[in-house]
Amino acid sequence: MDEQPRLMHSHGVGMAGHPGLAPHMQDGTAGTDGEGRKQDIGDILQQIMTITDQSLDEAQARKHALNCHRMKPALFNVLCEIKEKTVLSIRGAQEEEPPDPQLMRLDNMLLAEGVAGPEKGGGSAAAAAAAAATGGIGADNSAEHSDYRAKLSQIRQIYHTELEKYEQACNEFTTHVMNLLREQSRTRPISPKEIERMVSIIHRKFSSIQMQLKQSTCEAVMILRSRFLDARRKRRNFNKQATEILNEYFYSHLSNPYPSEEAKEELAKKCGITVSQASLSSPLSRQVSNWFGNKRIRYKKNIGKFQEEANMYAARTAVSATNVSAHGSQANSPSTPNSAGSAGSFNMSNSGDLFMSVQSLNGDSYQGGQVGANIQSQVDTLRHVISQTGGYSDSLAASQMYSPQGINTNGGWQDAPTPSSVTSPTEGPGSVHSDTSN
DNA sequence: AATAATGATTACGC
DNA sequence: GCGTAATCATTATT
Repeated sequence: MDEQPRLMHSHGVGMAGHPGLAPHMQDGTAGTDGEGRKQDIGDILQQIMTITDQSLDEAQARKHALNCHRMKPALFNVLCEIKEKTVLSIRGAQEEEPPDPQLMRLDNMLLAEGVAGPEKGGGSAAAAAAAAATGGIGADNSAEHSDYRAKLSQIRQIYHTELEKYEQACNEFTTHVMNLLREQSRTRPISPKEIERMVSIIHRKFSSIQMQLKQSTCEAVMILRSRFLDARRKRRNFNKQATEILNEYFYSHLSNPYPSEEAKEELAKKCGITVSQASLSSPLSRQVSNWFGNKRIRYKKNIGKFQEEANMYAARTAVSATNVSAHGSQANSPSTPNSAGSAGSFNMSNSGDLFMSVQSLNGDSYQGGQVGANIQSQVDTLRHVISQTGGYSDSLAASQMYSPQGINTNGGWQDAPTPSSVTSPTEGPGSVHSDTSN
């Protein structure tokens, strides 16, 4: 390091062309005779052999000398330029990558879930917001909520530490490589552009690792959410009043228990299904739909089991109907629209069971073939019962009225030919709202 | 603790 | 999108 004079000297020689090499390169062109070549080769070998003989200091000195040569920068510049024009330009085309949509999606989700957001305060707030938005977890189960939040923040913490680790590693590696390249740029032509490129490559690699981290984090969050927010896991039974209302509607529309969207909303409102029971994935109206879906299928599956219930509700609606009509000062109401619908027909796949159940419950023996034709008589019976009892009808009478019919064995609730039934069930005050709110 | 009841979800067809 | 049928997972009941 300190022998400047010697360096100067040696580098002068070196740059002029290798002492032995340059000459014969020029000489042995035409290949005059093998003699000269042989000697050249010998020369080279000799030189190679002597390289190892050189002391380390000497080698370093030479290197340094080369580095300091005044022509060197220019030469390297040219070489770099050439390199740029060849290899780099070929690869340069695919250089700029558009921001990976997948990564963007993950980022967005993490942000939305409050995992990637700002530190604690905002993060948990975001988490709460996300939870509230998605699950609508009411105030009643705050314990679960906090549990959820705790787990989420755990995930969040892991995510952040991992991310930091990766970032750090990336930086370390990048600086290392950069140093290396910079150092090498003294001995071989490396343009700053190339270094830049290398850095970007490294970053890309690391970002793909980060994406994996984000991916798995997202998965974890999703699992957490599905565990905590899945309504199925935290289902609450409807309260008594709600089921009454629903049942009432169901049995008074037995012929066609498919409430319209409006009716559903009305029912949902009436049932007062609490907010805690409604989730975003299954809003109130959907709960009603679920209920009716379940009810229909379960009723159909086993009518016998529901017979009593049917009777009960039928009787009730019958009573209410009479009350209404009595109020209207019309003793013998002509059409009894409300309950007429309930005598409707629906089709079942297992008609045998149905028939049996009807038989056993009624004590009346119906002929299978003519069951479908009994609607009118049932309506009559209903009317009769209403006018006669005027109050609680016995289960027997009711069961007669509400035993299902119209066995078509093709499954499904075919709309019955019931004449005037499509009106609302419990007429009461103002069933015709036609509000169209929302 | 078994078992029934029940609300919600899923798969599939229309 | 809605309906059915099957199924799941929880809650109520025995």
